[in-house]
Amino acid sequence: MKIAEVSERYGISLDTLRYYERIGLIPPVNRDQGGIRNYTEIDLRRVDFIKCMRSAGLPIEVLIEYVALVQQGDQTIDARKEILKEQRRLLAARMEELQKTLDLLDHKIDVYENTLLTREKQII
Amino acid sequence: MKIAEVSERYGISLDTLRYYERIGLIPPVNRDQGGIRNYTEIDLRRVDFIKCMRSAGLPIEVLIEYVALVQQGDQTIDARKEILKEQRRLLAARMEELQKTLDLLDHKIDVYENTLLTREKQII
DNA sequence: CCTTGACTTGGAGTAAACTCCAGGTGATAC
DNA sequence: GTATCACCTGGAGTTTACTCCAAGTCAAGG
Repeated sequence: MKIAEVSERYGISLDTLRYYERIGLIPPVNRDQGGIRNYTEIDLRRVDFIKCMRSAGLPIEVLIEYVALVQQGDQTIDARKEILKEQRRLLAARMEELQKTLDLLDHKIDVYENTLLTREKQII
Repeated sequence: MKIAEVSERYGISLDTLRYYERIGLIPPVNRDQGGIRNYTEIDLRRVDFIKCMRSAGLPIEVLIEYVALVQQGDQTIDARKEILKEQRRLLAARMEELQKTLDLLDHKIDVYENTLLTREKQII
């Protein structure tokens, strides 16, 4: 699959896909005769994984390290697992933060709704 | 309260507190005779609100707009409420994304754990 | 009186993650 | 056979949100 279709499918710009490969976030994609990238199923799964991790804000640097370890084979499994566990921990913490903010937003919206109600009552 | 204590209490750097004020994210804080900022209870509540919103990633630009509307008084309540509702919606969507990533991380960690188990069995 | 320390300002610098651009190639359409 | 189009590269530019810096002011301590 060519880069344009990958970009389309995952909603990632051409530039970003090439950038990810350039910095080692995605291992080099094989090329056809003319040097054009030809994404395999495996490449697509890698793109999807990175997209998911990035969408949650995992830092590129951490993901590069993880991807590099994957390339090095089975003896890095422990290290990889530790990276994932640490990121999982950070992510859970961030979700708690977001939940607090969501609660505060809900509270504030509620206050505004009641303000409006009060105004309406005054009008009627 | 002086800026250093505010910084300490909320874990926001001096530079950031002054920056927030400079860009209108926090309304101007009153100064004592020598031009030194003296944060009131209200200022502190504003700092806390901004800290909470920023911790969830609400863009500074949106918050500046919101704060500006608050300064303009009650006729902007509808507009403010709409901003909060929109940001609430975006935040809830982002939390769903994070949940997906969390699930994927849990799944991957689980796979790694099982890999280790398998290896241990082979050893024993 | 002078030093120290916390504060002030405007402006420049930085980090992360893209995003854009100029110049080039190679296959297909007319 | 030439124009178009999608692709390529290396490198520069952009955005967001800070973060740092130099130069200056002011109050308190020795």
